[in-house]
Amino acid sequence: MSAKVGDNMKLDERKKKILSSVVEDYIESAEPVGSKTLVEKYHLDYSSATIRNEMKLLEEEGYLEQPHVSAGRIPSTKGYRYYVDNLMKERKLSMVDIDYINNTINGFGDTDAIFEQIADVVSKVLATPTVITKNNTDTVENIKVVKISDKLLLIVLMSKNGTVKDCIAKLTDTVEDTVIDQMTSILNQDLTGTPFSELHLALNNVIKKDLEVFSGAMNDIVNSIRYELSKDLKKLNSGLESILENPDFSDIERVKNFVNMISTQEIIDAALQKSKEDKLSIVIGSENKEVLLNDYTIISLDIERDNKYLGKLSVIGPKRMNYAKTISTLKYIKEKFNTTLTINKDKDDSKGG
Amino acid sequence: MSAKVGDNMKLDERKKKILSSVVEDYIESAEPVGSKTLVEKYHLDYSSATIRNEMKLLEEEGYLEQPHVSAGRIPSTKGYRYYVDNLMKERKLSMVDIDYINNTINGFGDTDAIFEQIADVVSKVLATPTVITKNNTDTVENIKVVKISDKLLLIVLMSKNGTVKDCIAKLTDTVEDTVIDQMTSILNQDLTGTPFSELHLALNNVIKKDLEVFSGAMNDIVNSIRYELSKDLKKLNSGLESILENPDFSDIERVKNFVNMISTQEIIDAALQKSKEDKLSIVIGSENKEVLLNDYTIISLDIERDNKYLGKLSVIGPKRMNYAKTISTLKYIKEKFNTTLTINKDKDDSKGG
DNA sequence: TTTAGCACTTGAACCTTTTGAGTGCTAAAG
DNA sequence: CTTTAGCACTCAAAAGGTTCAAGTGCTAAA
Repeated sequence: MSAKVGDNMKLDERKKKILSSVVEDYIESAEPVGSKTLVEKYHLDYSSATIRNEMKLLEEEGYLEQPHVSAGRIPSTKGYRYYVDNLMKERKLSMVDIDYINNTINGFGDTDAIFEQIADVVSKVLATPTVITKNNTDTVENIKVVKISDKLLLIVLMSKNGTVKDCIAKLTDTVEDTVIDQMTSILNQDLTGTPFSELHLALNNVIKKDLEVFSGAMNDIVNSIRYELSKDLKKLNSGLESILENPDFSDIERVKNFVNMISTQEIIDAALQKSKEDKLSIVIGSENKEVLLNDYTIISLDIERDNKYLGKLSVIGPKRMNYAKTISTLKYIKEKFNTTLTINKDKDDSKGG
Repeated sequence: MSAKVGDNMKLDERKKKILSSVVEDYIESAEPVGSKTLVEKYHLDYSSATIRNEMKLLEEEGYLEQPHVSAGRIPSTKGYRYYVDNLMKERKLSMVDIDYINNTINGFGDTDAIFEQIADVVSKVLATPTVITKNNTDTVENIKVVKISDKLLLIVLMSKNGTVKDCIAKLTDTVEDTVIDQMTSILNQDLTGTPFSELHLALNNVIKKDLEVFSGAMNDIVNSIRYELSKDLKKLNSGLESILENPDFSDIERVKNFVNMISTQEIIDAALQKSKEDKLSIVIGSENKEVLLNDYTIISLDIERDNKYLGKLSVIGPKRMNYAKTISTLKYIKEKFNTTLTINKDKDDSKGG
């Protein structure tokens, strides 16, 4: 994440040019890039032998990798990182994309609608496999458990911002009223103050206490909360058709892994927690602690309205993604969204909320 | 669909046994079934040569197919159909499945919630690739178009049952107020009385008139309605992980086709329209007019509440699906849902609606 | 420092061969 | 007339071998 200065700065202009060409060609072609390709396609004024020597050095320093000895080079995580931090040029979006974005984002509606708008745009414009998840940083303020009948409980989660979520838990066995009180207090103890986006993880802790003390009843409650949350956190994986077009996913095993991964809430949660520091965060390949994510890159964007942090919009794709386009697009969308907000606010305040 | 008596009735007991064994083995193994397998695994008291002769006849009559001459047989559409209509035994669900269904379906909530409950159960229990779509038979009663600003229109769709849908259309060009009136009247003319589930198709007709008369403005409106509808008709394709596990989809091309197909609203609409006659309809392989669906089977179930038809729940999977389990499960879920409804109604009427 | 030249490596593509599951037919047995 | 053993035959899939081309690293000369 943080650039190691003494190391990275060693790259001279030629090495930079080579590295950036390798990254860009590989992003485009998905094939390892050889010295000859570089000379011809990127007009480097050296012979292929020279490029080979340089590439070997770049490999020794960890910027490039070689799938096997008679193949070209592909960027390593370190290579991508250096490219993103130092070499990449943000690029103008195409008129088509700009049009599409301008016509879709209008900033009307509640938080959900806004996320849907943005998510829709992102997945349409970035035809590369994309998954959008949103984070809800609103925190749990209070949990009420109301007994409806012997085996039915109504669980009400009240948030700090005033929204209310409720769900019905169906118990496998009846429980005493005192047990319900106990559970309610445990739930409040463990969950109050937790952002909704981290609730999944927090619920794990609650479950640990279940069988010791509550013989399964807590599990029933937690599951119904989970189910309710899942509706809400629903990732809009509309990029699925594009996933399958992408050469990275020509192998069915990788498709399986990817689909399973993005369906696993815990993995996504963990990945997003990591990237909280800045407004646009990029976690490339093995920078991610979660091993299953080591071949993927996550780029996240914070969405705000009226200076209030609404949540996070994340794009997950293969490490070999078009960084320049993805980042430029995300930035443009955010900017557009902010402008639209202001305009709407000025001219039609009643519609804004 | 309707059994041709003179033809189908020719099958004697032995042929029936053989056909049913082929279907069941193929459903289980996804491999063409040979005569030896049948003798050994299904204890048919004849030699493999006899079975071969019978299979040849079954093939000549169109119940079986042979991928190539040195392979076993697989059921044809006609074979599956005969199996489903005459040979298949509905089977008891496993306790696990029954438990899951019983614990999930509670009948609480509005139509959307009910569909989500049922869809969730169906896709979890029928681990075979499953897509659930719901149909909304509520019809359009009236459409209002309100001008918000020069290029923004608010479209309001009122339904016969009293629900209201609205969306905002962003125009590419400004239009005269008289044009808005014209468009409103066209919309009402063409769409009033249309069930929401068929709105997609009906909108096509509206679009045809667009460029002739309205120079694109109608298109903007239709697109925004489409978008609004898509939120609503959202198929819950939670069976995706299982799709990939299924041997039918070991070829990435088939996965692509399948995903594209189920993402195409028109195909699904067309398929579902066909199956309106009975309560549980089954359309197998080439029985479906849409060529893209010829390798798939669609099983649909009508969902009702208080004698009112709420819509249709459909399972789409490869022709080689577990018919017995799918059908038994759908029937059980429906029954369970109806019972739950009655109980809830009796004991807690205020919650039911 | 650069580069031409060359021996070397290796995955991919293309053939060929082998294997084995499964068939259809024939002729004999029941 | 029905059933079955036996056998020649077919063909997809697996296994093995060869060729091809892309790309490398190294050496020696410019």
